[in-house]
Amino acid sequence: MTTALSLRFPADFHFEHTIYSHGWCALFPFLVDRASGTLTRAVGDGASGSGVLRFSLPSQRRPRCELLTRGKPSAARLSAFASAARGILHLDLDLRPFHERMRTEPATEWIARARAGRMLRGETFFEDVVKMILTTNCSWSLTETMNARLVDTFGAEVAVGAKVAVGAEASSGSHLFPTAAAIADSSEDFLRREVRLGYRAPYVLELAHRVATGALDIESYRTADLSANELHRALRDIKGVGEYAASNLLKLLGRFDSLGLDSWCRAKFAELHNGGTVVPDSEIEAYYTRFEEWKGLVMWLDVTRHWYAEKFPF
DNA sequence: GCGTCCAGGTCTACC
DNA sequence: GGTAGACCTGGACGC
Repeated sequence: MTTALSLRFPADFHFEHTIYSHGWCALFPFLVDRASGTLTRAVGDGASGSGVLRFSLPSQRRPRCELLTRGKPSAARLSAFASAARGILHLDLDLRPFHERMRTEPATEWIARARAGRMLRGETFFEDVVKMILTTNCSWSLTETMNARLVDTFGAEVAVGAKVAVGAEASSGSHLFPTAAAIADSSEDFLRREVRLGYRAPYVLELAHRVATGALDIESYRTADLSANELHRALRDIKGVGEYAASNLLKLLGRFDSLGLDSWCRAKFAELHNGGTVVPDSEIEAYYTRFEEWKGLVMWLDVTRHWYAEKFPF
């Protein structure tokens, strides 16, 4: 059955600019339908408390949010699904100070006008960390492939009695992102040989073990009253999470004071600001330093500005 | 075909 | 603390 979820959206919310904010919408269990402007994904615990969230236009400011489930969800489950939806769209992030700052310069005024800056997140922070590890040192297409195999192999299937997706996407699109316990129950050899994670396999397995056993309460990072530096240190303590990954994970926690440069950002910065010649990271850092606690977000929006003017690549 | 390079990096050993 | 080298995969490219 389909149930409408009532979510409170911030005044500066923009649906498409959130779901296309970075590559997560192209990674299962997210599914985007560009033609209809719809984002869907399976959420829940893998049992009766599972369903599919469907966000859709017509309104960019207040998109429709529906829940597809096999039976009627209890009030408690509805509340849990609404909470998941809020987390995925990061609705609790207050971007008003950011947009106020962006309006103070002609070069960044477009960001406030576009209501850009909110980033799509996984259902759990565990999902975000695993996906970030899968982006390291490989092409984007390989990230998509590894993630799809991971979801297919370990993600519980969610049946809601309605068609969620068609064609090749139907399978992974109706699976949950794997739990830490499901991955921890595997082996490094299996993750290398079957899921083909390569040298990332021991990193993902160790993370899954730590989370599944309770040794690492990674979900608390989303609400922890820790400084950005403390969170950064905690993230760097995860094997496979280096400077790039930690900084970009901080962005998904609403902390934007580090850049999180990768080769793509460096090349894009060079193209935009230095005639195509790559510059040292220190020069990129200096360029954005005036934006202080927002510099990581300003950098990301600067190098992806053409997406907003032309076409989102996902 | 086949070899090489490298892509949305990170870790470890060594200095 | 700084740096070189190893590390999986798979697509692009040159031959």
